[in-house]
Amino acid sequence: MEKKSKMEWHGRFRGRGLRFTIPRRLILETLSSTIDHLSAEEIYIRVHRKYPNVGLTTVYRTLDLLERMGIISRFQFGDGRSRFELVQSSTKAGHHHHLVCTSCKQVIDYDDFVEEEVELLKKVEKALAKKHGFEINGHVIQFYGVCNNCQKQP
Amino acid sequence: MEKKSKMEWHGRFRGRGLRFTIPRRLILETLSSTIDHLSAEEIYIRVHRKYPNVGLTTVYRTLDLLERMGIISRFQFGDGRSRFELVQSSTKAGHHHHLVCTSCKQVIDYDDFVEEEVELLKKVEKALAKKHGFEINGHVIQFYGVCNNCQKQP
DNA sequence: ATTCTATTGAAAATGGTTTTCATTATTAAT
DNA sequence: ATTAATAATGAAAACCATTTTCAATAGAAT
Ligand SMILES: [Mn+2]
Ligand SMILES: [Mn+2]
Ligand SMILES: [Zn+2]
Ligand SMILES: [Zn+2]
Repeated sequence: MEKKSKMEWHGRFRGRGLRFTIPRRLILETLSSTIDHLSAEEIYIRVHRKYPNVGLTTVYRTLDLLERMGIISRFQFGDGRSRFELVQSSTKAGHHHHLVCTSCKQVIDYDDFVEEEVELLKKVEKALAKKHGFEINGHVIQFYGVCNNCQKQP
Repeated sequence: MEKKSKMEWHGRFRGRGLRFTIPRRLILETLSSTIDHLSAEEIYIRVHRKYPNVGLTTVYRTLDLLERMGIISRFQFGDGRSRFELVQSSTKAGHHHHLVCTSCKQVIDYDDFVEEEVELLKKVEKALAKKHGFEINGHVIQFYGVCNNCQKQP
């Protein structure tokens, strides 16, 4: 699962006239090997541990690029920083939504009822597209609450 | 609709040992008289026009307070600043969700299918509460797309 | 190995928001 | 109306995630 995805990625970059550099590979490997929703700085720290001459600026730039390429998704969970996740990963389910603890900020992926959610979303999208002339290309569904652990704490 | 809500608000503040000051009243009046989702700075500009010695700091502080009091809601639509809306207003519908143009950043309230949405949300909330022990107290549903007008522009 | 230029890292700049602190204004009691 | 207690304010500075600048570096096709 190393060589293969590496070449796949390489191809996607080269296809757009982009270079597949060490920082880009390391950032993709970092996102590939976690189920967490990492911030730019968290990614930077992990990459930096392996390869100390990668800068935070490059992490930001690469994340923007990967988002534009459709390889990662950006989320705002309310802690003031963007968080990122591989669009398709071997370590987590496909289309899913998020459950956020407003106290400890942990984020849980869930896919209970997603099919029903997606079905309803499609219906709403169609209605909104017609009614407002919008061309819809994305949605966000998030639940906020207090996790089991944080409910105990004062 | 002036004197009445003014006294209602006054009571809500005094009930918590808080004072009902001029900046607070002006900010509430500003939010009451628009259907837009204003940013702190936009609110500041409008308040400042009427009453030039109100500071931006106070606007931020007041918005935080009003959110904690449950009088306004805060949203992040992806333009890097928080936007606010009165929870219950005479100028707009009740429970609704949002449609955001990623190009011109306009936000449209919609309530088509909200009942179905809310019904499904309840079901999901219940499942998530049981499965993860979460105490859920809010949700976000947003659609992103390109508005009719922006589709024409290059 | 060479050339072309996309990419990089460091430092500075940006922009929304928060903190600090001395001053002011709201309120309840007088 | 005055007063006293203290919540609230405004200005300036600090904060912090992100972006911009720019000279140096390093992919990749030849
Ligand atoms: Mn996720
Ligand atoms: Mn709204
Ligand atoms: Zn928690
Ligand atoms: Zn638009």
